Amino acid sequence: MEKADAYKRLTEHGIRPSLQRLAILDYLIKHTNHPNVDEVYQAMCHDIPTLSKTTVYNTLRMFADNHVAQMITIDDHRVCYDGNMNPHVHFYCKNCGKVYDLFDEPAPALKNDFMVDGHLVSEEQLYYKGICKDCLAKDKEKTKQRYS
Amino acid sequence: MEKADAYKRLTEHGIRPSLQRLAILDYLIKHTNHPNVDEVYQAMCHDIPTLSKTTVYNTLRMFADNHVAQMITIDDHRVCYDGNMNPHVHFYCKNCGKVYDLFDEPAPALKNDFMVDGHLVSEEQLYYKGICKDCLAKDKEKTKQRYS
DNA sequence: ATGGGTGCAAAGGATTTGCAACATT
DNA sequence: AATGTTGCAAATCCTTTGCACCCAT
Repeated sequence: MEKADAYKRLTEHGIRPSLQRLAILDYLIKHTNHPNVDEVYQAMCHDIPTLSKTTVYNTLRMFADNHVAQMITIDDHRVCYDGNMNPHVHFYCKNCGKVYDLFDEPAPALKNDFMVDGHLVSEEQLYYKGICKDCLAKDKEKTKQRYS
Repeated sequence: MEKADAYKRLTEHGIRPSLQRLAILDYLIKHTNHPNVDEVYQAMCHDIPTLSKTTVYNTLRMFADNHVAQMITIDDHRVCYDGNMNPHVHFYCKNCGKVYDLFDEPAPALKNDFMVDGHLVSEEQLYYKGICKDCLAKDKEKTKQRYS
């Protein structure tokens, strides 16, 4: 069924499933490559010609606020999003900027909010940084480079 | 001894200890409140009147690249820095934006680079998000509010 | 004199905001 | 009608870049 998951997730979180919201969340669920705002916009503006980037910005932020999607802020230049809400680790390549999922690594699994030092914790994220598989392979072809 | 730690850390990482670099790293080591670029600049421009924000930007980024300081990208609006290189967890308050250190939480302790799924991992970070102690207290005084 | 370091001004670019048009109940 | 949603254009503001000057070796 088309966009059933997205529809369900929106309504379960008390968010009205407008055309745009449904399409954006559906895209996020079906594309696990951690797209940023522009990538989501570019991919969808063909199907929804009236779509504005503002709506994508606002919608994705709203999704993150309502735990419908994850906002990923590893890259200091741009924010990206992840529709997979199951606990998993992210790997960020300092060379090409891609974000990978690491499902086999021990990830923080937050069931309920909890207290630490008097603070109320409602989200946890663990990420690794380094040089990804592809970039390592490309570098072997060329001469040696140095990484910080 | 003044700025001895900063001096040692710079030279050990092969970075020339210029006046600005020494002062910025010394500030970072002595101020553990995770300042952003502007806060570092504002705090130091009195002592070093010629200091430019560009230098602060470039220097802090260079510190992060060389593992002399940590770049923290939890807040999607601005990057901040941490001079404490010992493993510890960060807590980010979604209400006031402050970043706290959590030393008693189990933190990823990276000794050496390692491989995961073919990727070379050289950094790890774990952080929590929620509402901090202070903001919780302030809210109790007022009427109830909702948090995502 | 030579290379690295600094700083100013300008450019770049991601993200947000104000507000009017629109849809939906 | 009333309320929530969308989208355009403009504004904001963090960050980087180009380039000239300066300092130290």
